[in-house]
Amino acid sequence: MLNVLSRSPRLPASFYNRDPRRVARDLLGKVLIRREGREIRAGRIVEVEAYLGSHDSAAHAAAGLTARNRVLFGPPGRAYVYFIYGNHYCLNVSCLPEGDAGCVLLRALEPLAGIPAMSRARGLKTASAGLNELRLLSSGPGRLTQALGINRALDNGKNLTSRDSDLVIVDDGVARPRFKVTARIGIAKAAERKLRYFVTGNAFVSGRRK
DNA sequence: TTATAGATTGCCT
DNA sequence: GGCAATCTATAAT
Repeated sequence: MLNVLSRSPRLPASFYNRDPRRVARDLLGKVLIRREGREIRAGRIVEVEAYLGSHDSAAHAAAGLTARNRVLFGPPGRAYVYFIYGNHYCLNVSCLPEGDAGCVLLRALEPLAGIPAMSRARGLKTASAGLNELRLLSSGPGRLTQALGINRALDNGKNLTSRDSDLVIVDDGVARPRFKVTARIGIAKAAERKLRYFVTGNAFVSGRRK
C-alpha cells in the first residue's frame, strides 16, 4: 500500500485550473497524503463540496479578497485552511487561475495508511480496525484535518502540486467511482445549490448519505 | 471597540 | 434529535 501510494503521481496544477464543480467530481477516488519523513498518513477522498466565486453567497470568496481568503484568489492547487466554530480546521483546494476564486472542500476520507497515527491525532483510545472506529477518524471536514495534522499555521497556502510538499493529492489509478450530487451541508446561504459530491454507498461519507 | 455568525463535533436527553 | 463549546474574521457601532 505504502509503495503504491508513494509511486503514484501527484495531481498537476492543470488538474485544479478548472471549474470547481469539475475538480470536485474528479477528486472523488483520489488520495490525500500527509508525509512525515518515511511515514505517511493517507485516505481516499469520498466526499467533497464545490464553492464558487463571487456569485456563490455561501463561499468565503463572495465578500471579495480579505486577509483570510486570499489563497482562494491565488494560483490553483493550493491549500486553503480556515478555522471554524472555535474548534475545527477545514481543508480546501484552490481552483481556477490566479485572480479567480473557487475551491473544493474535502469533507471525508476513507483511511488507507497511517491509521495508528491518525487515531492518536484524533485522541481515540483504540486503534482497532472496526468500522465504527475507522469512521471516527476522517468522516467529516474537521475530523480529517485533525487526523492528518492539518492546521492553518502549518498548511494554509501550501502548494499541493509541488514535489517537496508534505501534503499532496495523488492518483493511484483507481477509476473514479460512481457518485451522487446533493445540497451542501451546514450552510444557510445558497443552501439550495447542489454542489456536494459523494461516492455512492461509501461508508465513510459524513452526514446524510441518501 | 463591540457584536455576531459560522463550510463542526461530541455529549446529553 | 437538541445544543453547548470555543474563537476569530468580519460587520456594525
